[in-house]
Amino acid sequence: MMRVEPAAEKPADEGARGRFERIYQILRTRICLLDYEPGSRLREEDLADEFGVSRTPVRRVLVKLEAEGLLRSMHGVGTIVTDIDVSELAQVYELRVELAELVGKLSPAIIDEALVAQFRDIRARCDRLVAMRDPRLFSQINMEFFHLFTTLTTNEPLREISERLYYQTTRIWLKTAARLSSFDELLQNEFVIFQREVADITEAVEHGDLAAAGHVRRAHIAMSFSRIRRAAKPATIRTHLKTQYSED
Amino acid sequence: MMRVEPAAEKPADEGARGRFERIYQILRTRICLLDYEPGSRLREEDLADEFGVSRTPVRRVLVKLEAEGLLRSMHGVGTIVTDIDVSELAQVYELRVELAELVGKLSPAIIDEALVAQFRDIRARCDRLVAMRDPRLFSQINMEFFHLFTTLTTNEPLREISERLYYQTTRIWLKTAARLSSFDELLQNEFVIFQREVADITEAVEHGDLAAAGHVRRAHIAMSFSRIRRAAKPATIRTHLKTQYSED
DNA sequence: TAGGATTTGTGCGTATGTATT
DNA sequence: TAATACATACGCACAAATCCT
Repeated sequence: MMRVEPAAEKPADEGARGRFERIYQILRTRICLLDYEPGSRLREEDLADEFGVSRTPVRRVLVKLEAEGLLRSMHGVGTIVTDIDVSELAQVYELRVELAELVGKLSPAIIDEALVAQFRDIRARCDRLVAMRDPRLFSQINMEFFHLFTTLTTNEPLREISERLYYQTTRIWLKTAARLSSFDELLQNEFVIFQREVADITEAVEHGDLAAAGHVRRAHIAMSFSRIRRAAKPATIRTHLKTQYSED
Repeated sequence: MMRVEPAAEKPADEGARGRFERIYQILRTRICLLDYEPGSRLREEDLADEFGVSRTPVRRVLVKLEAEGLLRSMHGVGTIVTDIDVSELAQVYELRVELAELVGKLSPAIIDEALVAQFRDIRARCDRLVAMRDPRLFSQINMEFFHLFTTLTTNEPLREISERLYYQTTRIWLKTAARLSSFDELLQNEFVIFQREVADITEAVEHGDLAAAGHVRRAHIAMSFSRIRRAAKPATIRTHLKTQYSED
């Protein structure tokens, strides 16, 4: 179909649907970049003021974000950003791992030079970024790479679902990374690992091997969760790094 | 303190959230049972009158249904029930097939007697139903069986997503079945096949073999789509039933 | 325990966009 | 082409629910 991106840069004229999409994207990005931390409250009126509209269109967006599990509105209380515990996170990752592999198997996209160029571009920027150690900037490229990866399949529902699950988990990754910032070597490790993932997948795409790309991605998502899990455990356990997963 | 239990069955008094869920379920069921046919218009005011509320809470529900792809609201035109063409349907089925298998693999539920009893109950009712040839009633049991099948996994995101995709496609199945009602033997065939699927999966569950249940389900979903596809083709092709799937 | 402050939910009139005559 | 009918989108005032003092 080759649908064009809806709202790239149209701040001047936008219909109701365009405005909805714009506000939705902005809020979702803020949630996932921890501008709104899990547990924090979003006041409808504040948002309405900020975007220069009334509460009504804002509420439309909030309903959608709630349907996606990023928010939870409660009468008389407020609209709070959701947080997810490790067991929920495990389920989402368990599924993301499988979906990543499916991206490499179902309805493969045609790989042209333009697509390969996009991968190479991100790879290059990723290499440059690795020295900066900025979790937020890193998260943005991570997000960008995710979107690029999903274009490897033309199965639209698969892309939608992968996107939804990604946005549910990526902020937890960033949250963990932020806690890790005191352990510079661990954070640096995350960056290097991601850099390698991007490199590996880029090369797989260059060879036209989507299945390989899917397998690489799958492995990295699984390992990423494994590291998050380890980082989330109390320090006493983190000391002896032997695999000791008796609980659960 | 004195916190009241939220809501088990309280049609008399219900909070905002309960009312939202109630209206949402009703509308979704109507869409999937073709009470609202694809392409038909839903007037917000009519719905508001029917449920005894103003348009505002109705619009909340419509936004959610639109996010799930069951509706599409257009400014100045109306809110219409979506229809999906064969290529979109193919993508959804392609994914449903994989997810069905995952239900048998990821986070398996513990199989107790109560669960097995539920499968046996549906199986018995299905056997009784097969002689009635009522597409609508059939669709309801089909839906019920789907929900029961998803309880085989405790992976909540997987259940949610399977459910969403199911509701996107089941009405298309029913639509096709309705067109088939003139071909009694074909419709009867659908019933018998489903009866067999329920029997096979029930037996797999009785043996505690969730993987087998997943594989059976996977195969049936794939074959179901194959039949829908054939039924959707012009009659000239339907005459010679040799597998002739040259296009894509 | 009670009451006020705060926030989301609801109702309804109006604005805006679309299709038809 | 213009006017009219009609649907959704929006804005605002008020009701209901929760929290905190």
